[in-house]
Amino acid sequence: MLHSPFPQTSPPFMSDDAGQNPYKDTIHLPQTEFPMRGNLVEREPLRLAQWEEQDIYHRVQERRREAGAPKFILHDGPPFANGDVHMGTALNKIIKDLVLKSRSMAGFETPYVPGWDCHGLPIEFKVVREAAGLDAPEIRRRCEEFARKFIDIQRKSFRRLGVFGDWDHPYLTLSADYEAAIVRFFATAVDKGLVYRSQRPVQWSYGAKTALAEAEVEYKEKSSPAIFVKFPALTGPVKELGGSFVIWTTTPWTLPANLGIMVHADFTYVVGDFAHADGRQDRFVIARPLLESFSQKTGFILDAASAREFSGKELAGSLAQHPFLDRESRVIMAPFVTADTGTGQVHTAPGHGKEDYIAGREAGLGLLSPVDDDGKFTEECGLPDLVGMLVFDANVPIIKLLASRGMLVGKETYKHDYPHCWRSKTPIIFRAVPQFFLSIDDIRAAALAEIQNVQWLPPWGQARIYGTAENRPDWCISRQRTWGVPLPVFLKPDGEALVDARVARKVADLIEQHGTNLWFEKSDAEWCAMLGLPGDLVKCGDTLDVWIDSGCSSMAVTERHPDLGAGGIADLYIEATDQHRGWFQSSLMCSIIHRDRAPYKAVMTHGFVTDTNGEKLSKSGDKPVNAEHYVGKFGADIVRLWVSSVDWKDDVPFSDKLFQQNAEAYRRLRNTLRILLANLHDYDAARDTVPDTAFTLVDRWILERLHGLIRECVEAYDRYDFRRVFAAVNQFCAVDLSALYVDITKDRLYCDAADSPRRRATQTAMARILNSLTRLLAPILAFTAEEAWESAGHKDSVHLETFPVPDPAYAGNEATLIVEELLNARTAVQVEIEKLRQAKLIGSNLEARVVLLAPEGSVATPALADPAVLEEFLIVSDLEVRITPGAWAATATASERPRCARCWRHEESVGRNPAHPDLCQRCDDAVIA
RNA sequence: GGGUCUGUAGCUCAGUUGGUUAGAGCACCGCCUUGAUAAGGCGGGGGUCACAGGUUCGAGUCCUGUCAGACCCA
Repeated sequence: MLHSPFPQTSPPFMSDDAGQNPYKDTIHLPQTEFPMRGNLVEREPLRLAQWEEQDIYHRVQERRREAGAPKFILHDGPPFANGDVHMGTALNKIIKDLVLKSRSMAGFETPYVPGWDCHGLPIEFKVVREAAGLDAPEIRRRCEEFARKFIDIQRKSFRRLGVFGDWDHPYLTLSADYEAAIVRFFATAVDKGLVYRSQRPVQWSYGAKTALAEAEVEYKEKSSPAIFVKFPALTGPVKELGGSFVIWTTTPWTLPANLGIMVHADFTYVVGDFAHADGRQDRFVIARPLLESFSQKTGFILDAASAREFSGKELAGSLAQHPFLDRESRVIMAPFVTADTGTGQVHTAPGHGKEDYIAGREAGLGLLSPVDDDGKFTEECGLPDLVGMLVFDANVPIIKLLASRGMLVGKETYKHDYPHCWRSKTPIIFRAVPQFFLSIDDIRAAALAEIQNVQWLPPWGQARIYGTAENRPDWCISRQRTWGVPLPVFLKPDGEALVDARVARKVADLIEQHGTNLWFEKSDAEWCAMLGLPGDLVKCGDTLDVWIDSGCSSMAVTERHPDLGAGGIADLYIEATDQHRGWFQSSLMCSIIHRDRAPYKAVMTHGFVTDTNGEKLSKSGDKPVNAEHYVGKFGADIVRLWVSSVDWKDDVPFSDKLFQQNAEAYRRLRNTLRILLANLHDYDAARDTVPDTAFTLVDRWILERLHGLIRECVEAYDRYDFRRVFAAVNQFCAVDLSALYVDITKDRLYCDAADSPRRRATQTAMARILNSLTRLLAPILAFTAEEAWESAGHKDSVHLETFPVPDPAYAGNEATLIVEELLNARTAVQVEIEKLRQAKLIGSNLEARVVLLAPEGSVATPALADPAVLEEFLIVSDLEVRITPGAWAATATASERPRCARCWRHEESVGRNPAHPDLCQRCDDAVIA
């Protein structure tokens, strides 16, 4: 030994040896290569590479196909190829993957063809904002490049999450065959007479310069000037009394297009003298129920003595003077008028509102829409000063004009939720422009009938989509945009549209061969020539609403993809709940038109990701919402575990804390798998498996519990109730295995002779548990289950397996009833031992002497016959059992027996063999063996 | 404002056809263990079941209303 400069100090490696158990080498401690820490962030990518290399997705499909498995078709709703994958998108894809992996393990062939929605405003808007003045083909080239870039980004993220699918061959709505399918769908709709062109008010985004679909509108709070405006009567009973009609509006800029005043036929209207504190006096018409609020808001008080009453019916047909234009406004009846706000008389501009349009059309008012694509007034507005001004900027001058002419009766600021463009974030205006529509009325009944044939998950989804399908107006399918599928329509010199199914089909054929850019690159004349049309036609510049694109996926994908082969009808669609009015509905309508049937047998909706207060993530500050952030911090399996732990039917809470919590749960699951693996290190199934008759009480009990767990999990997977699986497995691992079974059987596993029957019995049970548990976890912990499966010695992927089948031999609860009774004894004993421990009289359970009072006649009584059984169960070494009337009770003191140096149990038998004076009988035998 | 939902311990969730002191896991506190050890065990504290009424012998569980949150619509 070298001379030490510190002679008093022992080398550190010596000090440890002092307390070292000399028999340590003779006990069978757990051994495994399966690491305690998952290191998911580094390890998962390696597993992904392995999966890729062996083409796991296709191998799983082939395996099922070979087995003649029935198909289960989940049709993927295409996310927009725009932006990174955030938690909501990750949630959606993982739920889909949990469904697919669990259906696959339930014995189905589950082909999954992911897709992307590539056209549309979100992308074009970004491209155009970066470079103005590009021609259409160039815009489209850049849009495609943009879309493909994000497809790659998103695909990488989805794969990283462990989602299995045909990622190398996704469906893209920009592909030529998909686009052709869309145009052919349009042709079908034309054949069925569902397409028409009409000038009517549409939701117009002046920021994006296009009409918007219902689903492209979002509601935000906005404050608007709300004004009361008088329209002096020119004819009728009000004229005879010298009074004026009064309307209330939050959009003063629509007044130049005013052509009428709606009243409700059954309302009672008061005509009388009103006086204002500032001295103004006037004679107004106000609906009776709104008198009070009118006075409150305008300051005009009715002189009750002057009041005369008329019904709406009596006022209808009167003419009134427009407040600032040389025009008459007609009083008409309409059912839309309410007594909530205003005056009971509704300013009607048929070019600027849906209800205005309907009422105006019935009354023959005509239509004015003096606003251009940019949302600015045209000359038609009749106010030269306002021409070229953004309509919202015109509110103030119009109000001033009204005031100067004495037509402004009152003014307030009104806060309301107002529709905004989802892209440009500008407020929507209603504006009448020629658009193409798809008639919903003609297919509504069929759609509503089909809704009732579909299974909705959760069930209330049916009411939601039924409501929206019942009320939705005709579908405005034209967009004044470039990045989309062209509307295959030509305009004649007189402006009339040529809408022809045969022409559309020819366009589809050409597009399928050459791509849709052909539409934009070839001139009008060239197209006319190619299609055999008169040379004086011009292409319609519009594109189709993108909701037509994705709505056609059942034709372009489900019906045509060789792996799906489902006749266009999928077993399941899964998207967030907002898609009730979005993709679920567009898909339904398109499918009805195409094949008179819904494209899905079942539809599952999940909630949105919110913070733990239930508020939208976007509302709760700027925490990271990119999935990548959490995958990079915790690993994909933790993200998957989070998804499995929450209730997808409702909004899904999300926070850092929740992730930490799930990481904790993960560790428990992982360590349970690990201890099972480690305890099986010397177990060879072929050699060491025991017959069922060799199982002891606790073995039979845990196998009964396993039976229950398998049943519960398989049933829960069948209902897509993943959190039930999560909770059941969690409970099984934390309580049944970790706290009880593994703890109880440690002594026999570690200290018995290697071949002791009860030791092999427990290993046999643990092997079964490990095998089942791994398969049950595989859909959720896709990576970790694979790792454990591999560590257990399997040569191929766990994802090729099916779910475990419950062993009918353990369907009963004989052992469970006994163990549950013994758990009462355990509680009584633990409470007593805990007192000793807190008093520092003993440390471990094995140091205690326990006297247990057992009730007579309990189901557990037979199990008490052999004290060794109960000693093992309670993990005590010095136990006396007394059968007594009454409940379980116990007393505990420090044991006075000698301690076995090997197993640490306090046993009377210690020292019987002089060769090993510090060993108990069992250990002596084991060491000799 | 209308439609569809949700509201049980700090967090995620269980709570069967209304019936004894409302459960689990995680988190928290105390103790033990160093032979699952960046693990494991034991014990403990913590909930007026959003709020207010009502039905009932009895309600987290049924009814009405209020409040809060989500999605959709106006």
